[in-house]
Amino acid sequence: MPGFSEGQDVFSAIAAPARRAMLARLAQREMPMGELAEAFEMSLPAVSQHLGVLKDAGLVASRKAGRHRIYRLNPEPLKAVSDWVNTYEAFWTGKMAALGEYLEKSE
Amino acid sequence: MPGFSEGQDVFSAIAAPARRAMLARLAQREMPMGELAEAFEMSLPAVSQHLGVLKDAGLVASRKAGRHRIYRLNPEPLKAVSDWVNTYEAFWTGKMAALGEYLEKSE
DNA sequence: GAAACATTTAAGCGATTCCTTAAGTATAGT
DNA sequence: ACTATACTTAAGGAATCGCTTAAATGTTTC
Repeated sequence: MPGFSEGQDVFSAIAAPARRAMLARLAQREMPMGELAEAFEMSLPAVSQHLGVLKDAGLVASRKAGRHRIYRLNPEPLKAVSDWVNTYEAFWTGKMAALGEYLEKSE
Repeated sequence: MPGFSEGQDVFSAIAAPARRAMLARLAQREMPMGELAEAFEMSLPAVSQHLGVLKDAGLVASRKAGRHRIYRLNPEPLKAVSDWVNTYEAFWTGKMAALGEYLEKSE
């Protein structure tokens, strides 16, 4: 598969509030790094570095457009988070039996 | 206080693989810290400190039983993670309308 | 080519993280 | 009381994190 080498951990990538905010902004529309940075009170290199982390986790992709680099959301790795958290969903929906079985097998 | 106290952020709390593993183990059944620690190749204080982070995030609760302290999962804070990740679910289920159709144009 | 623009890389700094060993607190059993 | 057990807190160190400013890279326009 021509592909996605998700080098870093998606759970760590989404741990930082600033990075979640960046994902939220990119979820609305793709945009160049400079425009994305306007929403944040930090330097441009800081934003670039956060985007590097998100890219390593596979959560954003980018393409070059002139002298801009346009970033867009790539939500696929979030599936792993969704799957993980959904194994615990049974606890707050009251179906605990299924969860116990699932975790028992996957140990 | 030393060691690590994470400041109650559930996203940071679940970022560490060791802590996710501890949650998985506590999802099967409650158990004292010492028994929980058997599954991990780290010192008892390290496990205790991880549990402290999970407790600060509200993900585990404990009760005293003799000289043991029995920990149990408290999954409620994971709702926040579930809610957050579900806002992105539309992207990978192909229903992009709600969050923007800009992605269709990209690449 | 030179200058302006958009972004990345480098270097560094203080704070935090994750672990360690040592010491402290608390409970139980003899 | 003494000892063993269960766990926590303290103290500290190596590695990483999140930011900064400065320098470098690449691109468009003049």
